[in-house]
Order: sequence, then C-alpha cells, then structure tokens
Amino acid sequence: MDWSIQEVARHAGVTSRTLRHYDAVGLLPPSRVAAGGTRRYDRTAIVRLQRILLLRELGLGLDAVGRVLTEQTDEARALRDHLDGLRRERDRIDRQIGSVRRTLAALEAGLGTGNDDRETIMAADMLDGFDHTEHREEVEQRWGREAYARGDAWWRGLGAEQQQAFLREVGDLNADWQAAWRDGADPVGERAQALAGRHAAWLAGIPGTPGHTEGRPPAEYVLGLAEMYVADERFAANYGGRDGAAFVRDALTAWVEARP
Amino acid sequence: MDWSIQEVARHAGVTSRTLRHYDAVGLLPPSRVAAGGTRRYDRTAIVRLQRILLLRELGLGLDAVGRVLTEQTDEARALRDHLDGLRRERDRIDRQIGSVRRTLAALEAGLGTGNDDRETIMAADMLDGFDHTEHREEVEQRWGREAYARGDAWWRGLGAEQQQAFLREVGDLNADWQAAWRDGADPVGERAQALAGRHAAWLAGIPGTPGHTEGRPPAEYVLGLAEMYVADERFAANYGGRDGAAFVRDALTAWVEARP
DNA sequence: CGTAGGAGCTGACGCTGCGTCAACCGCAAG
DNA sequence: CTTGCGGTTGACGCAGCGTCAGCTCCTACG
Repeated sequence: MDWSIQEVARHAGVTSRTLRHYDAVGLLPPSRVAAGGTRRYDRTAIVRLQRILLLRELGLGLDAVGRVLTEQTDEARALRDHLDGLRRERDRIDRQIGSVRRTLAALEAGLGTGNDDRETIMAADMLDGFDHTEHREEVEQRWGREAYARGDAWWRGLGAEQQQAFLREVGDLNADWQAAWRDGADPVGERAQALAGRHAAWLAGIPGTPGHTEGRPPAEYVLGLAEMYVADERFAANYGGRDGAAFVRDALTAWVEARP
Repeated sequence: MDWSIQEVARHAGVTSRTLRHYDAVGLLPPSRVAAGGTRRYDRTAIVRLQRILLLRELGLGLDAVGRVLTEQTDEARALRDHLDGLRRERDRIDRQIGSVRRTLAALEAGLGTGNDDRETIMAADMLDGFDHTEHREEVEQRWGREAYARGDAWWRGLGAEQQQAFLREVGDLNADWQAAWRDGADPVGERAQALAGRHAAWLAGIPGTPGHTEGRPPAEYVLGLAEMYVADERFAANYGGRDGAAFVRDALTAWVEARP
C-alpha cells in the first residue's frame, strides 16, 4: 500500500516540489518508483517525512535534519546546538532593533531642519576621514580598522542635519567641559572626572561604537578619540580649542586609567 | 582627488568585491573609470558608501537602501517598516525557541525507555493519518489542512517512546475523565467542566497546536478533536470507549460554547 | 630587458530551500 | 481525437556577496 506524490503532499501540507527536492538531496527517496518514473511513498516513507517536517518546523536545516535521521547525530544534541544558534540570532536582532530605534529617534528629533546638502555640509567639511589620515591610522592601530570604519560610517551615514541634531544633544556636555576648563578645574579632580563619566556613557550610547552593547566603550577607543580631539582642530573647536581639548583628553585619560 | 578600490575598501571595512557588487547592482557606481577600467571613487562616492553601510548595518536590504538613497522613499518610513519586520522576525524566533525548548524537555524526560522501533509502534498502528481519512477530512474542513498536517506531524514526529511518555503525562487527565464519567457526572456540571478546562490547557501546551502561542486552542480545534475522540475507537479507548469519549465530547463542547 | 609580484578587471559558480515556469509524456473521459 | 489531469526532468531565480579562474597592466628588481 503506497501513495502518489500528490496524495502525500496534500496530506503533509507541503507541495510535490518539496518532496521531489527531498528526493533530489537524498533526504527522502520514495519507497519505490513505479512505471513511468512516478514516485510512490509507503508508510515508512510517510513516517520519515513527518519527522523531517517536525525538525524543519523547529528551524533545523535540511542537512541537520539528514544527520539526525541517519542517526549520525544525537537528536537532543542537534536541538541544543540549534537552540544556541536561535538564541544568538534573537540577540542579534534585538541589538539591531535597538540600533534602528535609536536611529529613528535621532531622525525624528532632527525633523524641520531642512535636508538640503545633507550629504555635503558637515560630512565633507568637518569629518571626512580621508582628510586626517594621521588620526585614522592612530585610531585604527588602537582599536582596529574595522571598528573605526563602522563607527565612522555611522557618523557620516547620519547625514548633515542628523549630525547637527546629534551635536546639539552633546552641546550640553561640551559646554560643561568648556566651563570646567575655564574655571581652571583639575583634570583629575572630581568635577572633570564626573564629566568624563558622562562623556563615556554618551559614547557608549552611539550605535556602532565599540562597546555599545556592553554599555561601556573600551579604553583604547576612548583614548584614541581623546587624542583626536586634541590633534584635529575641527574636534578641538567643540571644547574651546586645542587647550580645552587637551583638558578633555587629560580628564578622559585619567578616567579610563582609573577604571581598568 | 579620488581613491582606488582597495583604499576605499580598507577604509570602509569592506572588501573590494563588495564595492564591485554595489557597482554591478547600480547602488554605488565609481565616480569615474580610469584607464584600464580601474574604478576610482571621490569624496561624494565615499559619503554615499558610508550611508549605504549605515543602512546595511541596520539590516536593510540593498534594494531598500537604494530606494532610500535615490530619495524615492522616506528614510524614516523605510526604517519604521524595517523595524516592524525585525520585530516580527524576533517574535518568530522567540516562538521557535519555545518550541525547541519544549521538544528538548520532552526528549530528555523520555530518556531511558529505549528507542527500538520508535518509528513504527504507535505511529504506524495507532495514529496513521492515512487510515482514518474520514476524520482527517472533518478536521481539515474545520481548522485547515495545513494546521492539521502540522499538528499531526508533531505527534508522529515525536517517535514512539515520546508518544508513550506524552501519553503517560496525560494519563492522569484520562483517568479523571473516566472516573467522572463512571460516577455519572453531568457533562455540563462543575466537575466535568473543570476537566474540560484542564484538557484545553493541556492541548494548548502542545507545540504545533493551533492556539499554542495564544495559550488557548481555538474552539473549532477543540470541537474537531472532541468529535474525533468519539468517532475513532483508538482515541475513544483513552476515555473508556465510545460512551466515555462521548461524555468527554459533550463536556468539551459545552466548555467551548460557554467561552466565545 | 625580462620577469616576478601586486592590483584590477570580468565572468561564473556556490550557498538555502524550494517556487515557478517550460517542455514533454501517459492515461482516461467525453 | 481532443482535453485535462498528474506525472516527469531540467533550469532559472532569489540575497549578498565569497571565492576561484584567467587575463591585463604597471612597477620594481636583478
């Protein structure tokens, strides 16, 4: 007693194409091939199909299903491995959701500023990585080419008015840095160290930043940026010039060194 | 001033192959093509690349990125749509994680019973869908061919000893049903209705069951099963025969009708 | 001046799991 | 004889590149 490919397909809730595919990859050969080459499936094949469909439904790939069914792999172990993969995938998506949400929030906060020349104004004038290759090389050496490129990509990918919105957000921080510096505060003193903590937390909030998911940027990253603040006048301007930036750098350096 | 494909690739943290691909799909043509066909990228191209990489990092597909960059699509809207997709994907994975975990738990609870003939004993003798096509058609009409096939696949996919373990778990429930019936309880009375509630909750706990994720099976599903309990003696046996199964059916029917 | 090495180029296949034609065959009813 | 259904075997398509393969051009070196 056996059944045609359509009967099996309808019952199992798949298409005949799927069954032919399973045959082609050796996962489920028909129990016999009748005259004219038509595939016939008996009870044993049906049971095998049902197990295949269960494992597929749980998300296993066809090769993993094949390994389980041919007993080369323990079923429980295959499922545990698969579970690990699923969890990693979910975490990855969670992180991506967070990034998209923050990017959206930044976008919407920046509405109404007009979007003329969004790709040119600041991107080309203020932060074009090709213009300050010395710092790029510095930073690349410290925390990896790839991470630099990604962090940089985030910033420039924002477009001009998003960058401006972002800069407005950080304006308070910068103003506080400048005030502290002009008041002659000690870089390793309480006031500057508190600012350094805020600064690091702010950095960690930038998607794409190394340490973003850990809530804390790595020391090398902070140090690399601190140096760049001083070396690049376009950054230094945010902190009241070279001397102000040097104050920020000293404070940040002390801060990371106090927190191994 | 422009740069070679390798310079751009290294800076951006991608491979030259990726840049050629972006060129091939029209996403990022080089700003000019030098003698010998070598690609050259200028500042504008770099900025465009950075925006591409940001959107890619957020998980958008290349076509969506293209639509955003050519201004045919609002960036915020594209991101919101994408966010919806990400959330659905995460929920799907969450459900799959749940299914795999429950399947694993069932597997591990069934250890030590031996695995001989796991594919034949009960799958072939007790629950082979091809043997009782009348009920299959009934149930298919009520809650859809696909769902039937999937629920059925889960059961038969478990293998014989998992099915036995599962039956042991449900043994209490069955025993209580039989006791209530033999005691002459009223199907719509308090005792039988409490059992019906337990029964529905048990059903909802089966991965692959319709309503599994909602924690409650749909009425049609419960009714379809209830009818099958009576019509199929192999099910009826679990409840003390046809009459006992009819008692269960009446109780379940009343239960679902009391809960729209 | 020949050559080795490095960078770039254009195809083209591979991966995952089938969906979707396309072209053809066999059998039974009208 | 035609129509129609159900079956067959290819083969392309998809997403985003990784990875050869085979060829050209330029430069530095012996």
